[in-house]
Amino acid sequence: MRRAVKARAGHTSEGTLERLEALCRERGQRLTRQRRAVLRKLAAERRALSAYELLARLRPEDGRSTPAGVYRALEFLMEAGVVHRLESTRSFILCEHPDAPHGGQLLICRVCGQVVEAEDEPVAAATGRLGERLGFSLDPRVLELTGVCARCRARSAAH
Amino acid sequence: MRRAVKARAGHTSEGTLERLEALCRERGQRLTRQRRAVLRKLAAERRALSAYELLARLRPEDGRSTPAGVYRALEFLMEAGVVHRLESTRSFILCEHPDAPHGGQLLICRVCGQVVEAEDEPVAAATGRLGERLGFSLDPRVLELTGVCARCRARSAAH
DNA sequence: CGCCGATTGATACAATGTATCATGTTACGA
DNA sequence: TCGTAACATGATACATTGTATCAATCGGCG
Repeated sequence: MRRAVKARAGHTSEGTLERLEALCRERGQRLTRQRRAVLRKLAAERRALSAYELLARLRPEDGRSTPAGVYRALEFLMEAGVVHRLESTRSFILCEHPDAPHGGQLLICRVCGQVVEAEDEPVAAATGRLGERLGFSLDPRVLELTGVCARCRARSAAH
Repeated sequence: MRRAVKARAGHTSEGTLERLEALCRERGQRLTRQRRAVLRKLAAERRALSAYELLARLRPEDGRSTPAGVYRALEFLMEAGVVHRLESTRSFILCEHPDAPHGGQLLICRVCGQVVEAEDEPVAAATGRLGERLGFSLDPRVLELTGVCARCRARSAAH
């Protein structure tokens, strides 16, 4: 029997579905079976999945899934702000804070792949000021920070 | 006749070649013709180039360049710390501060592609503290920030 | 020269992402 | 209920980005 793990595993935060339904109403779009399926697969992971990993998980349930279909679902979910793309690993992960308006930060453990999402004000403020100083109006994009998480560090210290 | 443009265009900073030569001595490697060629092409641009754009620029001079060769040269230059990879655009750019030890920030204009490199202490400090707070020891990786530069903003404001 | 490690060339292929067009599906109004 | 227009998917093909492998070559040094 496993201990409960924090936020991400196994479910979608309440905000997510609401947000998606609102967006659909607003724009005349639809929260289809395929989009729900992609969302569900992402919600079942604590780490990010590549589009083709997602495809492999979808195929058993729906043999007609295609790369294009997966990418289209992901695009929809990203526009809705409930999924992030990790550029550094070319993969996708469920957003833990779908209601936060500003871009947050993602800390990615390069050993175990775990991703922790943060909304750190000091970081946001510092990058904002840097942008101003250099004349850039920065997109509120999510910042990716890679490193080693506490657990993996402990494990490697213990040999 | 064109006005001089800041740092990046047309030349390699003094630190770069020194650093490469030192690294080669240290590790028994060589600063070969091909590696110099890739460096030169990157030095001629203010924006980042994809590996295949580089390849296209190298082919006229050396018809035997291959993707693998370009990637190998880039890998060498990145290990030496004189070239950065922009994950968000899958492209490569010359480093303006080859001597700065810590990871800096790259501000990328999503309109014109211009890249400005910064070494901002407040940003570095804020991300470092965030990492500590969440138990991550962060890699000194370069941070990518996308947005719109002052010039492109002005241009689009004027219609 | 002849060896040795570093580097390159050549080829093939893997992984990631898109374009296009025909076909389904759904909401909504006549 | 039926038609229809917008939204979404399926199928196919292809573009882009990145690697693996192995033989050939280069450059310095005894």
